Amino acid sequence: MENAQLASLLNEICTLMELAGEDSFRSGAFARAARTIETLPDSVAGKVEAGSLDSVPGLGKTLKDTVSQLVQTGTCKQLDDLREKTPPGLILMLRIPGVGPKKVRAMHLELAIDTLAKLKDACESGKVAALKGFGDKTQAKILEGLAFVELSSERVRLDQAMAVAEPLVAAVRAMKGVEHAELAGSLRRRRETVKDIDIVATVADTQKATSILEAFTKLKGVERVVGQGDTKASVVARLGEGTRALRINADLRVVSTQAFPYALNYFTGSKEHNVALRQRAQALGFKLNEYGLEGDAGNKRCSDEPALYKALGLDYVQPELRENTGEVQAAIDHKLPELVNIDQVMGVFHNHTVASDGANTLEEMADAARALGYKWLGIGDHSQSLTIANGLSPERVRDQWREIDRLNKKWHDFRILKGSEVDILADGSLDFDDNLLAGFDYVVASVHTHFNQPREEMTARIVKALENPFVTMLGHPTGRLLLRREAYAVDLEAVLQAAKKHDKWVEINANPMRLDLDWVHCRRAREIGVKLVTNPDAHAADELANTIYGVEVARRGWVRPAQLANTLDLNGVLAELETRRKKV
DNA sequence: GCCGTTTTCGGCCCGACTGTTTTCAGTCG
Repeated sequence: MENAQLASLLNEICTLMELAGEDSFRSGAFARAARTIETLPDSVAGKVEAGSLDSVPGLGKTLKDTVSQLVQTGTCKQLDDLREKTPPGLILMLRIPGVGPKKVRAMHLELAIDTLAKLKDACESGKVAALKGFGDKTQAKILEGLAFVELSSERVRLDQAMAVAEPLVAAVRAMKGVEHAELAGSLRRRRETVKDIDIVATVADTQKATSILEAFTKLKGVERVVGQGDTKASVVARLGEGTRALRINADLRVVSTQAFPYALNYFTGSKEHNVALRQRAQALGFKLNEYGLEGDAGNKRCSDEPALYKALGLDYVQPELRENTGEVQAAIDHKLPELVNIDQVMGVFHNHTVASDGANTLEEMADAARALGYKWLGIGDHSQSLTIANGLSPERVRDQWREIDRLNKKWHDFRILKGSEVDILADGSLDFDDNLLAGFDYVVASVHTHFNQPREEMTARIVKALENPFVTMLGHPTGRLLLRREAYAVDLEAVLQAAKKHDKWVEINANPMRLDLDWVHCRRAREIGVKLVTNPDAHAADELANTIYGVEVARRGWVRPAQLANTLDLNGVLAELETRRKKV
């Protein structure tokens, strides 16, 4: 059993214990253990076998027993019992913003509500508001939240879908008779959330398609077969275990080798891009479909996708751009941008260490950054008022600076940069005074509190923060959590204009739960001339790798290498930050 | 449930906010 899987089961126990009304410190111990295990480099299953669980902090007698059982049997008595007495609907209810385990429990015990549908009925008939501790406003909020939950459950995040899709593609690729297998659909376009997984595979002999489709339906992780025909199979694939498991639809389409470029193109979409391509083909006297590009003089043979675009008189359009938002015309006019690439990222700014709420030390983060080939690494721990995240006091900031200076003596080709993720307070002032801010190499300013301010207030607050001369960039500009929390109300256009006016960078937070700024506004920022920067917001060394998700957002936003601050090399970033400091 | 010690119970990062109350519970980060 993988550590992640084990952690997921422990988290499930925690959630179920909370719903059962058990002591929060008790349930919290399971969640803490889950987090520890998630960030542990070596296998806990291996430790169980070797009898060395004692080396894992946070595991006492009970949790060691639980972990051993989970590793050995995939479940444990406690989990089985909890699952049996907890209707799955209660877990869904937890996804409603502002609803936690206590409220769910109260509604379950008092009103026998155990599904979203019953909850909706109870809200509409006013029963929820009558409960002790509830009221009209709570009831209205729950109704609002229900709509969101119902909507969001249809999609999963890119990273979650990738975790399911990549093993499936690899497995199909390894099947006998398969020549190519590629991800298609919105996953290939790297949309931030997706509805399903599309895979296109080719076989030299289409007679073999049936056996490949058959094998696909029997792959590990496939839970249910929805449909299976001669060229296509549709299944439900599962990620994770138990009540917290994620389910997503996955389609495999098998075509002949000859049809591959057309099929891949067709199934990559978007639908709107395809329509534009077909119109283009029509205008040139062709007919484009998933099997070929037919003209009066027969089929036009294309060996790959770039050849297909060329045959249509277009420059190659990268999958990330295929949203019919001007890319076809740009491809005709040879005006598509050269997109930024993950290999061009030299460093990232916004990361946390154990000093605030991260899991790894400065040195561990630096080592991980160097392993990724980065030339510099920015550390931006939280500021003092964010006590929940163990924000740094000015004294602790200075301690960290000394430690960074000490570490930086180790390398000649790599630097840790002194940064801070400073809270933008409710009135737009910053959580550290200018005196201290002046001592950082750079400052990320972010909103973490007072999410419910009116739009004008929030906009003014952020704009005011951007006016501070010591601020280098704006962190996660909208605060959204994909499928979980809407962005706070803010006039992004005004924020981007302010960023332009004051020469501030805007972050594409690369945490796959955020992807904030989104790609749409990236394009807008690019038009305005606002420089962007992507940061993994890593709270652990292995999260530095999330930078790829930010780069993909940038690509979807038509961002060129020079427009992303991460492409600056070590001398470049030092010079840039120095120039900015001198302007203050 | 874990941990540390003031060695076997009591504390567990906790402050702000909201909506509910009339002094506080629940949620969030």
